[in-house]
Amino acid sequence: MGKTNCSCEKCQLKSLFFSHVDASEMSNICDIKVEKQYSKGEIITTEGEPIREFIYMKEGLVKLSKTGTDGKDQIISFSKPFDFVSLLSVFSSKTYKYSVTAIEDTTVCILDLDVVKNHAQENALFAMDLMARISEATDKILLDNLAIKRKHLKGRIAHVLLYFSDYIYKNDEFELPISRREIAEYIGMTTENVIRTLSEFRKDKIIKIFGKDILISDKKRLQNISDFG
Amino acid sequence: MGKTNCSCEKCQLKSLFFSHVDASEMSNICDIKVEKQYSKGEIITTEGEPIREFIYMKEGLVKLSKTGTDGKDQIISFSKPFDFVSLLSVFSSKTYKYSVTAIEDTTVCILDLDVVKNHAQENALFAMDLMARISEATDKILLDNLAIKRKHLKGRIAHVLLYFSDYIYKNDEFELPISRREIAEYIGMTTENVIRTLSEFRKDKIIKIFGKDILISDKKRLQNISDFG
DNA sequence: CGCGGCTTTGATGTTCATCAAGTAAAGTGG
DNA sequence: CCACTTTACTTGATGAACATCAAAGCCGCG
Repeated sequence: MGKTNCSCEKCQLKSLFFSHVDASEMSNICDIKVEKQYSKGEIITTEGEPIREFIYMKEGLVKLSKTGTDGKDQIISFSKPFDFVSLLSVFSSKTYKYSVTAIEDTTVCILDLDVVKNHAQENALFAMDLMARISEATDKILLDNLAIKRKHLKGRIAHVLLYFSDYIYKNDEFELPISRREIAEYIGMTTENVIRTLSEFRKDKIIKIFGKDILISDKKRLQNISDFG
Repeated sequence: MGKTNCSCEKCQLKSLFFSHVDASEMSNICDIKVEKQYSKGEIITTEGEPIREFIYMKEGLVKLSKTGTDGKDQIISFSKPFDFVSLLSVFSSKTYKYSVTAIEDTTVCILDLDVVKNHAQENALFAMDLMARISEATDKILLDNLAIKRKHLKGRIAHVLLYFSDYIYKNDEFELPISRREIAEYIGMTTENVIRTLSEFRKDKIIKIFGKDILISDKKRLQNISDFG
């Protein structure tokens, strides 16, 4: 039996990779993967470049973004550990359609794309699992975008704060991993109005702000603003 | 050799289904599919209902939409022949996350979901092809949504008109398959402003309007508004 | 230390939603 | 088929939401 264990105890890709394989047939994913570290701010993949690798998030936080013809960026979504970062486009395009940038120190596992494709071709259940993960991820992005689209400025800001608090950090106090401008790029409003709204929340004692550190003091009200604003 | 021909000459699903199969192994997709007709306005699938079938568009035009908690609809995208309508969610969820409604008389081919899943499980190349189609479709939706988000009211309306003209009907004159309100639900603006903008385009001699019939008379200018508005 | 980027606040104007009111079109029941 | 109801469409007036412009403080970094 091949070794199926490596240092990555929680690796979900490993589970997917091996879950439907006869032990004797498989090569060890841990032997062929390359780990790579990125500091906050570093670009992981660039829009337009050829896709050669399959990227899997081990640690950290990244943003997916796209640059418009006018040079202005739009942030599409964020990815956290155990997401397949190169989800979008990997199986439908030869080049990246979006850029991925680390917004926290990030570790990714990199597999040669052909290895993953070959494995999927030889193992339909793995292909099915991948498909499910891709669908899930894109569904989440679409739903999130729709939710934001329904809301006004205040609701959108509340939404973003709750997103980081509830979904990413699972804590009422956290350090915003992105700038005010990036929040604006995500929700489709201007930087100034993002700042103004945060200040307003502060004045209304809904949150406390210390630079990038945010403390949500009245979550119920914030949730209310997110739901009805 | 099994029969691989049926009345659907252009069926791409059939091609996918059979492209990687040994002739002797395959069952005929044409024998197990059920064709179903929907008139303009009829609901094909409803948000929240269990997914039992794999739906493939043979003829017509549909909209994907979602109803918000406030009862207001949002239109996510449109699908035309040879799209897999149940793309989103099919492999990741037990229930539909979106509704699909015919906006033109529509014919779909319906396959039992388990049959498709089984075929994918036994045939990894088919699974890979499906994956590519799913990625492509969701990529297109995301890109379209980003493009719309970047634009103002006029740019969004121009975008929608060009979408139907260039992508759906491939003609400068066409009948709008959706109401003014539905355009509003798609671009995230109000019905009144959609109407006002269309009237303005008419006054500026960019388009001609006869009820639902639209004739684009100054495409270059419309393209310009879409690009920079 | 100075430069560029991020943040903040205020003033101003534009864009857009809302409200109102009326016409046209389309579906409904007698 | 006609009166009736509802839904779609249209235009105008008003105000709210938001973008833009301007100016200044702050912070990190070479």
